[in-house]
Amino acid sequence: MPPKSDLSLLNCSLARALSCVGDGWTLLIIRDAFFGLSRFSDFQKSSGVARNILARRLEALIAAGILRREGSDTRPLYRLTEKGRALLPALVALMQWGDRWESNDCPPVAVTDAEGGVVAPVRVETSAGEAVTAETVRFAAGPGADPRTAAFLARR
Amino acid sequence: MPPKSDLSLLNCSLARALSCVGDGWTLLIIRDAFFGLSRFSDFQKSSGVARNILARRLEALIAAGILRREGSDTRPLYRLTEKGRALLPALVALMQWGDRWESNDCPPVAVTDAEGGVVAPVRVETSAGEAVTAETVRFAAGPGADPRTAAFLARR
DNA sequence: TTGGAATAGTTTCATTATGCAACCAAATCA
DNA sequence: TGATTTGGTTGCATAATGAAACTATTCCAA
Repeated sequence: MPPKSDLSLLNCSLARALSCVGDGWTLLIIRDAFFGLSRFSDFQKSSGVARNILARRLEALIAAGILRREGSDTRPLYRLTEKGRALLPALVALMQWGDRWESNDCPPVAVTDAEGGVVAPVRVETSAGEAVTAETVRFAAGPGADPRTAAFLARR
Repeated sequence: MPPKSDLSLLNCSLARALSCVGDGWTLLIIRDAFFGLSRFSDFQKSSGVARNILARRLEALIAAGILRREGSDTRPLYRLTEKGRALLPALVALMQWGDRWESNDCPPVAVTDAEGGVVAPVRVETSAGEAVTAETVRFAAGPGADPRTAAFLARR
């Protein structure tokens, strides 16, 4: 990853998102938190990340407001905040892409709702419910665009 | 990022997905490809990534089948393959998360379809159309689960 | 109450990746 | 023909990572 300051200064939500979770281990830790893990050693065993790296990632995730430290100070629980839970669509979309393109359509993990109803492929659609594909998607300057971003997107 | 070999060996589609795109710059390059950029120097200017790093990332993305090299050998175009285009839902989901949680709900980039219809927030739903949230989502062993993964998921 | 194991880290150090700048070669422009 | 643009590569200093050893509490059990 680039130095965090650079990326988060770029006027792009994706860059800002990646400055929080754009690291190989971070999304795996968040996935484990969705799986229900909450202890340091469980995260460590599940993902195999080195302990010192895990400590730093947890610290960064707490600083970013994605995890919250709960319980005893010496043996804390790490739990997803609302901001962390809001990553579910991105996480599931990435898992599905991995299922389809890197696991031969043979998912190691099945995602369902509480009743066991299997999730459908995550899609992009308009508020009118029309599917948006790579062929039809368009990007334009949004309300938060700075002049440079606006100029760049207008040129396309 | 962890060494690519480790992550891609983990029996997890997310880990495998991240071994392709789980690097700070890679998704930005893919975003730029969705924006329509296709030249080395355009990617470089847009994201600000160092030229040597960009060269390596492009090579890795081609090796992963996400980009394809087209046109002249000395001045190639880099274009998304079908596999690359399939990343749209994950990309949009991450952008929307960044919009909501890191850009004060003021998106620098607006995503629309070809007619300008604004995209809705990407959601996870069952094939029956029921919304799946962080509170209701469940993870179970899938058809591709190895014994270790299955045991882990069963314990939860 | 004392010894052992588990938890949650921190520290150290070798290896690897990154970022910058300079350099190079082919193609294009003037 | 000479200058500029494009698409890289190379070398080097700096930063991040990974493995292993170490520390400090806490928990458990005899």
